[in-house]
Amino acid sequence: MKKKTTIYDIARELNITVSTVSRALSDFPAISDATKKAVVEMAKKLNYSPNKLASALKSGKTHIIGVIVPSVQAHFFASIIHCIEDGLKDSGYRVIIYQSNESVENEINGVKTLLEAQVDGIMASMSLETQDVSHFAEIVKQNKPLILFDRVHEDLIVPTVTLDDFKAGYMATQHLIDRGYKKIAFITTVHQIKIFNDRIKGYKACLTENNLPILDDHIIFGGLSIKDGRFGAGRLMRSENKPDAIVAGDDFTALGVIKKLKEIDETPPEIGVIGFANEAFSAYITPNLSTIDQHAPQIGKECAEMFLKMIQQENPYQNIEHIVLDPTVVERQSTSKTLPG
Amino acid sequence: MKKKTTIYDIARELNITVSTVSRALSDFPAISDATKKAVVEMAKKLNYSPNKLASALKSGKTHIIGVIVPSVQAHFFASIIHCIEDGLKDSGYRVIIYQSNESVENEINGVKTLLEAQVDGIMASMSLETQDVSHFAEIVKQNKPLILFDRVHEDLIVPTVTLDDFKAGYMATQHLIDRGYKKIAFITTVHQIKIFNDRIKGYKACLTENNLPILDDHIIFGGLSIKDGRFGAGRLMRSENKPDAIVAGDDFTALGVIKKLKEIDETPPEIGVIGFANEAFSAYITPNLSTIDQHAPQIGKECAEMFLKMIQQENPYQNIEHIVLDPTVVERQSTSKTLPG
DNA sequence: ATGAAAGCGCTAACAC
DNA sequence: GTGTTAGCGCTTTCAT
Repeated sequence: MKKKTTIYDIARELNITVSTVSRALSDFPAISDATKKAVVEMAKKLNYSPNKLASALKSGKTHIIGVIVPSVQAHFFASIIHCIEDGLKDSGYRVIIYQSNESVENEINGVKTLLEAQVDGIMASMSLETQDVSHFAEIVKQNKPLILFDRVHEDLIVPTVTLDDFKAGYMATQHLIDRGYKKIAFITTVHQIKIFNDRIKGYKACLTENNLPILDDHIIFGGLSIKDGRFGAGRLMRSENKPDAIVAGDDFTALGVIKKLKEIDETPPEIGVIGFANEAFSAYITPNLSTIDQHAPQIGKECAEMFLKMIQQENPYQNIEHIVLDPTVVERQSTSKTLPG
Repeated sequence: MKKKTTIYDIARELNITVSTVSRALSDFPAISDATKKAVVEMAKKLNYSPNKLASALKSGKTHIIGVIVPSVQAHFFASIIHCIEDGLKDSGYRVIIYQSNESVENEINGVKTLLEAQVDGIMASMSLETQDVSHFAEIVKQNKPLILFDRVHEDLIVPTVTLDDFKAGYMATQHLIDRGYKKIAFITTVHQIKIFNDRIKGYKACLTENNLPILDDHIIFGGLSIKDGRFGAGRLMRSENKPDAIVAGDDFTALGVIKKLKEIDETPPEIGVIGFANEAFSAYITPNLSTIDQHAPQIGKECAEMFLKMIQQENPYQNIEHIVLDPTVVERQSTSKTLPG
């Protein structure tokens, strides 16, 4: 194992000291151009690559920020990450990604790993399982920037970037009503997550405001996945109060709903279906899926900006902001009852 | 900014030395149980979190391995990553992900970042743009394990995990022939990437073996994306030698092809369409897409195992293996000409 | 069973 | 414009 070149090797070759090398490499004004040039050339010649570990240990800054998401496979999160990277790269920050796969245990592990790796800050969207948030509280205790996005938790007093989920639930429901549907069901997760609760509240508020009844057996608490969508749709269509439209907790669930409906010959838009998140596939399935767009790119952008603000303050938490974005309805075939199919 | 507890704080509180603390924390046999217990308790009390940077600097091992992929949004890569994590976690290795977004520049940056972060090894699948591989050669020069998967490059003498892409191209073509298609076109990337070249070779070999002509204007060199698929399909269907089936470079491209075909009322399986990769959406579009499954989980598993082998050897490259997996045809509606639609 | 001390590679305050 | 030196937090060899 040939060992790596360090600034000591460069210094030795050039008969100067490491401090000069260090300064030359970081383009110090006080270093002569000749020395700089010599150092840079020698560095290239010796194939020098800086050991960021050492400099981070010394300076206390890794310039790495960790992002914890349930899964990168959802286009929504992948897109947010991309925009975080984008918003941060000019400031020299790199992003590393940690997936919780919707498990608290993984999430706890993620926080631990990132903290031990001395990241300069963490951005996270919580797993569906997460109830206790003490692992996240630890980040705040260390006075490191923590920003929560989308799936946030009220116990944590930290900056957040979210969608107005009450409005999202309301809009999805109102859209169905506008399209002529009257018996609207809702499939959501059993987990007590703020954003999902807010959506239900929006759904209920919208029904009430339109003088439609809120029926307990029109609200299915289960999981969010293709499988859960199929299951929920099956249960709803077999019930006494058969709905004529379904709001699904996310686009994956909506996809399951559609598959089930097609199997039992109630192909949308006969039964209206709308999802949340505007996943990549939603425009391509048949019938293509109406959905609530959650503006992932903007969420990412806001997170990046917020982080930059936080590290500039002496105390990152001296000025806690909560950014709330507005959702948008994306209308497609699956809710086009009153339109030509 | 309250500063973090270190092993010095623990040592001071307990009136012992840092070496004892360090040993106690890493469960040295020579340390008395009483001391261990005291140390662990004090660590918890002081909210101690180890600084991996420092230990990595000292030990030269970060226990982090970097994975560079074109994009995590492709289910294929996301799935591989997941299986790499899985295969490595018992050995205490963590994975960090870097996306090249199909750009060499990002890829070069990724290698640099990961190397500077002192990762213990790198696994990569190259961007479509990559021709020159000197940035990867640098990893080998540092004698760090590098494993290439799927999109590999012949100039790099490193272990690889790939699919038999010749066979994949052959199988896709043969499948179409078996289903009664005779004029089979092929859409692929302009970039000179081994796996794509191999697929074309397989396609040509299969045509020849079935006594079918190889037509130049049946092979479209462009990009791989929904848009490119639409474009390629349009061009093929307008040509003199209108094909009756299309092999698309990946499932995204195949999706574009299908969309275009539907628009011009040549809905598959009238024109057969097959893709590569078995993306998550492929089963859900209409008609659902036949594709070549590339066994992502197994690729990930093999990468993890190979890495573990490499680091156990004094020289990681003393025994270079090339693992080649067999593809599988996943038959769905888009190629079901001779079957009930 | 535990302590003393050197050193991983780098930065930066302080000299000259 | 450049050298000297201490130290970031940890591991580890050599003592005791």
